[in-house]
Amino acid sequence: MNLLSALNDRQRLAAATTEGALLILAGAGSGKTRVITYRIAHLIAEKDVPPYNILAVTFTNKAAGEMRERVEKLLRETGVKLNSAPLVTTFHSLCVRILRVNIEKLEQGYTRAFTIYDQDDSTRIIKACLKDLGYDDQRLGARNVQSAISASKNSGLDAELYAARVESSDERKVAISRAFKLYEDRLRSNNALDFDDLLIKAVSLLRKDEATRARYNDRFRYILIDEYQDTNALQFALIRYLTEKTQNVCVVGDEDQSIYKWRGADISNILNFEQHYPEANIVRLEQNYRSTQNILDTAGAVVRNNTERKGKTLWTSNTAGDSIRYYQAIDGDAEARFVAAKIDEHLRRDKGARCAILYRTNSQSRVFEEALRRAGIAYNIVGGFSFYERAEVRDVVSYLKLALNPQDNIALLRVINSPARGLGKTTLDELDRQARDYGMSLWETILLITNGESANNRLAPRAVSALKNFHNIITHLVTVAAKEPASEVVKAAILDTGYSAALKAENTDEAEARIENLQELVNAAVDFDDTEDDDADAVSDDAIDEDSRQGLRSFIDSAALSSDTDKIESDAKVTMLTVHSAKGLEFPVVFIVGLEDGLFPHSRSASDKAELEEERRLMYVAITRAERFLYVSHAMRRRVYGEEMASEPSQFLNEMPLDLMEDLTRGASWLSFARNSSRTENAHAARALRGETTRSTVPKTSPAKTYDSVESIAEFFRQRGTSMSGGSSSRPSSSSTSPKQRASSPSPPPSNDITPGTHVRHPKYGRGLVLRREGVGDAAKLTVSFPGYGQKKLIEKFAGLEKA
DNA sequence: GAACTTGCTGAATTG
DNA sequence: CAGCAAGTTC
Repeated sequence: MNLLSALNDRQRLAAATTEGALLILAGAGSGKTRVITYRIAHLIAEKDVPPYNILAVTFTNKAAGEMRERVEKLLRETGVKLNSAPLVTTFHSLCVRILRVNIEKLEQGYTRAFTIYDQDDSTRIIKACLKDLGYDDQRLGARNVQSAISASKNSGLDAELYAARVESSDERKVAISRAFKLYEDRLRSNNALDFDDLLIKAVSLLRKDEATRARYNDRFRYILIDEYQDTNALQFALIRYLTEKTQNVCVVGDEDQSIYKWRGADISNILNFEQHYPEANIVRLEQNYRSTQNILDTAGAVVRNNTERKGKTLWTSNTAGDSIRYYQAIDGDAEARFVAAKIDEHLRRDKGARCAILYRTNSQSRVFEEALRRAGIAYNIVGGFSFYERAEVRDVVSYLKLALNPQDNIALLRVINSPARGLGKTTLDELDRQARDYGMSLWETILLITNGESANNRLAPRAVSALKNFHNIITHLVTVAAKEPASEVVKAAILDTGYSAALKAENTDEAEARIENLQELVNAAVDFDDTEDDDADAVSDDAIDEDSRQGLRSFIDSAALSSDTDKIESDAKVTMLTVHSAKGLEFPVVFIVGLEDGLFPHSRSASDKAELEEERRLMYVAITRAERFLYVSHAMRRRVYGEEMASEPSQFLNEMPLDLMEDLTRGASWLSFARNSSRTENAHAARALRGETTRSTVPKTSPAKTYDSVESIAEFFRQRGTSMSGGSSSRPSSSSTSPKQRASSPSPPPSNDITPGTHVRHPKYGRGLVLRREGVGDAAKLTVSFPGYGQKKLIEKFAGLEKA
C-alpha cells in the first residue's frame, strides 16, 4: 500500500526524496506539516529507517508535540510496530539533551547539573553586574545591555571578541563589554547557561569534540528542520555539524514568513541553501489549501512590495470567498466593541467557527479582553503572564533548582527569604560580603557560617540560626530529590519549605489563587512523571536519552523551555495573540486589528528598509492565517502611555487591493476616500479625511483634530489666542476636552509673560514652544518643547528664558 | 526588617 | 497607565 498517495504531486515528491539535501519552499497553507509528517512516516514504514535515526527540529514545543502525534497516528494507521521513536524536538531542547550528557567535555567548568536561566534570571544577573561595576545610574538600562549581549552572542561574538571590537572612545560599548565579561563569569560560577548559551555551548562542543560529533552524526541519519527561514547562524552551524556525514538534511521554509531577524535569524540560510548544499534538490509547494482566493490575493498584493524575496506564486482552487471586511473605528475601545460584536455574530451563525484576534503588540490585548468579557464571550489569550512566570511558581521552581544545583545564586536569592524567615537585607548583604571574601557561592558560604567555620562572621546569632533553618530546608529537599519522583519533590518544595503555610496564613483571595497555581504545578509534575514512565518503555541505545529520564531535572528543563505558544488550545472559540505567535496557525475567522502607522508597521522599524520589509512579512503572515473571513481594522485615536493620540491608517492597508474590500464603517472612512483617489494620493486623502469624518461622526464631545505635533499645538493656541494660561490640567495634547469647552471654562487671567502657547528662547536649546505651566512665582515650572531636543521641564527662574 | 507610599520613567516581536 | 526603585513609617 502506498502511504504517499494521499499527497499531491509536489508534496509526494518532497516526501519521497529522502536521500541528500532537500529544500522545500512551502508557501503559507501549502500543507507543509503534512509533508513533513508523511516524510517521516515514509522513512520508517517504507524505507525501513529505524526511528531513532530520525531527528526533526521545530521552533516551538507545540509544533514538535503535534508533529510527534501526527506521525504516530499515521504509523498506527499503517500498522507499523515501533520499538523506538523518532526524536521530534526544538533546537533548544535538543541542545539541552546534548549538553546534559556531554557538557563536561567542553572543559569550561560547567557540570551536567547546570541550571538554565531564563530572561528574567539573566536580567537579574545583569542588573547586579551593572551595580557592581558602578553603573547603577539609569543611563545604561539592564534590558538594553541584555539585548546587546544576546545579539552579540547570537552573531558568534563572545565577551572577548566583543571587547576587542569596541573602540575605547565609545563609552557605552566599553561599559557593555565590561558588563558582558562579568555576566559570563557569574553564569559560570553559578553553573548556569542562558538561552543563547544553550545553542552556543552545544555548537562549541560539536566543534571541539570530534568523537561526540561523530556519535551524533551516526545517530541522526535523517534530519528535518522546520521553519528554516527563522534559523540563525548558530542553528545553522549546529545543522552543519550534525549533517557532516550523511548530508541527509531536509529543510522546510518560506522566506516570505521570515519574521525573526531581530532575534538573529538569518534569511540567507534559506536563500543560499543551494550554495551550502550544492547537491540540493528543491521542491516548491505553491498550492494553498487554506484560504479563499480573495485572502490570498490580498496577502500577495502586500508582500509583492518587498524586494528581498525569491518570489513564488501561491494559487488555490478554493472559491473567491467573501470580501475583506474593513472597519475604521473612532478609538481603540470602539474597535474592540466592533470586533466583539462581529465575533458574536459569527459564533451565533456557526458554533464551530474559530476566531482569532491578531495584534502587533501584547499590550493591545487589554481592550479586547474587556470588550469580550463585557459581551460575555469566552476567550483564550496567548502571551503576557505565562504560568511559569508567576512569582509563586518561579519561587517553587527555584527551590527545585536549588536542590539540584546549590551553586545557583539566583535561585538561592529568590527563595532564601520567601516565605519570610528573618533573612532580610542586612543579613544578605553580610552573606554576600563573606561570599566575595571567600570567593565562594552563597550556598558554600552558608555552609561555612552554619558550621561555625567562617573566620570573620559578623552575623548576629539570630541571623545564624535563621540561616541554619534555611540550610536544613534545602538539605531536606536535596534528599527528597535524590530518591523521589518529580511530583513528590514539587510537593516537598511547596509544603516542607513553609511556602504554602505562609500563603494560607495570608488568608486573602490572592493567596488562595496562588495556592491553586501551585496545585497546578503539582499536577503538571504528576503528568510529567506519568509520561516519563511511558517513554521508559521505548528502547534507546544512545547516551542522548539516558540522562533525559532523570525526572526532576527534565521537568525543570521543560519548564524553563516552555513558552506561551505551547499552550494554545487549537479548538478554542476565540483566541487572542500576537502575529508572531500566530505563525503556523490557521483560523476560519481572523481579525487583524490596530492597522495604524507606528503600531503596525511598528514605529521602531519605520526608519530601516529591511525592518519595514520584515513588518510587511509579518503582515503577510497575519493575512494568511485566515481561512474564510478576514477583518482589518484601525482606530483614529488610541491611548498611548495613558494619553489619547491621533493615529494614521497603516500603509499596509493602502497596499491591499481596495476593490476586494467591503467597508463596514458607518459613514465616511479612510477607505471610501482612498477609493476615490489614486493610490499615491491615498495618504493625502487620509489626512484630509481626519478632519471630515470625525466631525461628522462625533459632533460634540470630541474635537475634530487631535493635537499631537508642535505645529498643531501651536495652531491650536493661535486659534484660542494666548488667553489660556496657568491651569496645569489643560494639557493641549489631551483631546478629551473640546476646544469650546476649554475656552469657556474659567481659567485664571495671565499672571506672567510666559504662558502656554508662547514661544521662548533658551540659551542652549534655542527656540521652543511652551506647553504647560505649573506652580506660581519662583517655583513655576514650564514644560517646553524644543525642536530637536524634545520636551524639557524647566524652572522658570533658572532657565534664562526670553520670549521669542 | 517589612510593608507601604511616592515619584519617575519608559513599551516590540520570543525560545 | 504600568512597573520599579528609592524613601518613609511602623
